[in-house]
Amino acid sequence: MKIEKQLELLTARHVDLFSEDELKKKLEIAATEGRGLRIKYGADPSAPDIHLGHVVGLNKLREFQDAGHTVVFIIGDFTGMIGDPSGKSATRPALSKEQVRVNAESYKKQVFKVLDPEKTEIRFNSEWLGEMKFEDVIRLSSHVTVAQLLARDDFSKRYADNRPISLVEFLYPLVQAYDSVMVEADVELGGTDQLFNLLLGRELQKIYGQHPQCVMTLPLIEGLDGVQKMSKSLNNYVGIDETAKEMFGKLMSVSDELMWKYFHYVLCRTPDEIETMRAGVASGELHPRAVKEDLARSVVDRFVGEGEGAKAAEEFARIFAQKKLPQEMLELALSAEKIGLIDLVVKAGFASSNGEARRLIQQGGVRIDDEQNKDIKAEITPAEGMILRVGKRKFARIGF
RNA sequence: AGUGGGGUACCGAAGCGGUCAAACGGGGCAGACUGUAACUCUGCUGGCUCAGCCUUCGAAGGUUCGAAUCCUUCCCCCACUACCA
Repeated sequence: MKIEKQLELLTARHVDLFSEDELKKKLEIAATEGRGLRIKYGADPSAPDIHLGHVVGLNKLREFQDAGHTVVFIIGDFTGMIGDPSGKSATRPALSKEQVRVNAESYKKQVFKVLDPEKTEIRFNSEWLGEMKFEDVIRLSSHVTVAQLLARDDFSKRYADNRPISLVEFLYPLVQAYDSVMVEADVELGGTDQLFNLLLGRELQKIYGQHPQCVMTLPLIEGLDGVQKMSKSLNNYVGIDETAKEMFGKLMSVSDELMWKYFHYVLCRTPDEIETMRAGVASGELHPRAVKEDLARSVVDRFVGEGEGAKAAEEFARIFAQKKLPQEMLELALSAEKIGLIDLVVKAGFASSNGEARRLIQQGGVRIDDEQNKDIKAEITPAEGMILRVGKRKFARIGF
């Protein structure tokens, strides 16, 4: 692929890039030497749930791979002990070797839905960090000043507000930067929140006599609520390992405005394509619902499997537009004896306590065979094929 | 080590002797509405054998007819000062 063309492709959708000239130079050198660049990407080991927010970065990595470069995917099993210094909890318990291995397998399975395994090098940073002696840590620390670290927004704010910053958190960017040295990264990719850490990698590489890596950041996309960044802890994410049904439903609940972002960053639709759709919606030619369905369907097709999107769309229409029953639902085995409605709801796992079940019933959220039942004292005589529904989304078919 | 501030339900945060299962906000759940699991509106949001009872406000004791609220001891967090290096 021609350099110009590559550059155009590779720089799409980025936020920061240090710098385009450097990247160009690196591409040229790599081309003349007949090798690919090493693209570093770090991942947190404790949350092996890849979601659409990660996909933004993974898409970019894939583009690098398609242009002939190698992705070095680092699982931060060692840094995981420190905890991400994003202001929340400081240290976490170290993961056991076994746990790391399990997580890594789960990572691979998910990540390779986007990345090309042939061009991916998976590394654990405990490989080199676990070997370090305290002496080495001191030497490493000597390269960076407190003032440099305080330049990081998050740190300086917390310092100014008298909020604690653990020393170990200071070490985090340093360690991440050291990873770049160890894998000899040519380019490092990350979310915009990683900018500081990525740039520190450049500094450290220089100190260690390497060519500094290019740094590219990609946006953090908002989660389902449309406000906060997509993240597991906020539970506003769409995981790429979820069922078609869940994925589809979640995407359909995204606001009309946010869906364009998902088209762009998750599905890599070009600004032109998106502009066309937007215009269609604006003129009334296209129904926003149809556009969103296209989004949901495409995402499901991509991560669950070709054709799954259409199925999920059908199912969704059945349940929410036509108010019919889903094709598959939980089977609840009971005996033929009478059972209290409250017990039934709890037994199906739709309420975690009798109190909650009682509330659901009183609020009209419980239906038997599509008939609302608000009587908390009701006794039900189970019948084969009887349908229990709680809320909009929970269904169970009773059997024996 | 000293001084000061603080530990309340999923989270943030009020309450500072009874009317406290504990205001308010966020989150979650349900209902109505909807193209939508969006928005908005309404309600609910400790447990139970549910018009009653039981367990909760860092922990343990105590004062009191009665404690989240007062006292004692202890544990933990934070800031500042000192000390050590």
